[in-house]
Amino acid sequence: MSKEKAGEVTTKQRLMEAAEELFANEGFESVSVREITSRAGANVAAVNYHFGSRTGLVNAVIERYIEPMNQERLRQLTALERRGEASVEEIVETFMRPFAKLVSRSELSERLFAKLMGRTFGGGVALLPESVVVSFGELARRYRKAFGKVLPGLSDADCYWRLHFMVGAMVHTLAHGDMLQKVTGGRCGNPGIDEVLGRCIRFVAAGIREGVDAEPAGKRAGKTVKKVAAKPQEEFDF
Amino acid sequence: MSKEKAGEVTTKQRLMEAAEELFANEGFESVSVREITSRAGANVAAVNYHFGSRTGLVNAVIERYIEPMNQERLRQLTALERRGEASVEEIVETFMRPFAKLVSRSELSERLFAKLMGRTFGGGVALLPESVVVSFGELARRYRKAFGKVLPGLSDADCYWRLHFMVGAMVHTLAHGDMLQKVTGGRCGNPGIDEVLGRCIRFVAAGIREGVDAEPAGKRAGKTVKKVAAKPQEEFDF
DNA sequence: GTCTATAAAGTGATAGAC
DNA sequence: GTCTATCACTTTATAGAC
Repeated sequence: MSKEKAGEVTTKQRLMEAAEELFANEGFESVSVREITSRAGANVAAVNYHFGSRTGLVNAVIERYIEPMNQERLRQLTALERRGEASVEEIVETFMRPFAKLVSRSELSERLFAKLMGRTFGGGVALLPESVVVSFGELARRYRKAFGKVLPGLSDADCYWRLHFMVGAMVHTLAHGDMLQKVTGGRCGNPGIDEVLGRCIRFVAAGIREGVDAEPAGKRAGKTVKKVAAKPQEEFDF
Repeated sequence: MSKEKAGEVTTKQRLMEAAEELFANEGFESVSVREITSRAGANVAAVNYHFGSRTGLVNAVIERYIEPMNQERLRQLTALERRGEASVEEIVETFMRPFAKLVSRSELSERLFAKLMGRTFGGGVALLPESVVVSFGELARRYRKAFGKVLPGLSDADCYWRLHFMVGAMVHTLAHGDMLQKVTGGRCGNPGIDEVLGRCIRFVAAGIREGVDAEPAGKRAGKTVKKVAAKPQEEFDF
């Protein structure tokens, strides 16, 4: 906190970088403080000095990316809506892609960074810092609002559950891409993260649209605005 | 292995039951042998005597359900196909529902059993016993074949990735249903597992069908466009 | 099959010298 | 800020009595 020159890599940073890699590869629970300090070339006491505790480091690692990522999601979603009526695919894309923009902040490879993001949710609510839960609450409300505009026939409960399925598909894809490779013996091809996310976006968009008739004409990248009769049956605190 | 009367509950069984509950609640990695033996009312050495090691117990717990569940899936899928041409929803259902039939084998509540199933995959490939990976390999080939019949335009790679997304949506739903409750503050309603799975099935079925039924050629932004006409370019060992 | 006792190593955390 | 040394446990696993 006190001394931090320009291009200098502090111990704190090195600890976080080492932790990210280990957490991505082995999960947040199965990495010891000693493994982290050892890989970071730091002293065993460094984690407790800089982060207060092991949990403090875990939270720092998670918050470092989740917050900026969620901000980027909101930014992209708002920008998208400003350009006119958005397609379901485009909205889903603003949720799925932003993680890719954050890769550059880390020393991790894209694949490893993807695993890290996936593991963040694969661990369950118990793992997540409260701030992250709150952040996702806001995000959920915001996306519910966005989908409500495009798919007026979609109920709140339906929308939230479909968002949940979306997160599941994404998390599993990011965290366990290797599982599919192993299970299929490579018959799923070996696409990069970008293409996989593209496939996932199309899959999810179809799921979200399912059974809801009222969507503007343009399915993809279409900007034809066609307002469907308003259906304000439900009122919420958006 | 030697003495096992009719209605008697052996130590081995009690150990597995205790382990299931703890694994479901806290994950496979974060439960110690002592917690298990203590809850089972058994001696600390019992796990090593009956299962060889902690890992042996984990594998036993996983295999106890995964194998019968996958068998039930295959059974239901085959039965479904015998009745005539199946819908995508029906095929997906044979994958998602069988877990519910297995609940009765356990002392766990349906919700807890669901969590256990979800955690089994949330842990990644590394956690899974080799036999389970093999079993899922067969399952993937079988389902690919089933979907190939109903959706001839679906390529191998597309189908396998969509199956992967399906597993992700299902696993996340089963393991982390509480996450959605917390994040939305209850605005997703409080449906039982049956209804949630129903929603998930419709969501997934739409995703699997995407771009295959409706439109001959995918109109996505830039990447691979799959052909709908017969394409025997690839040959696999089905 | 079940028990105690114990091994051998690992865990997060901290006091205090530098 | 960084280090060593150490505390106070916990971990899995096992040898050997019963």
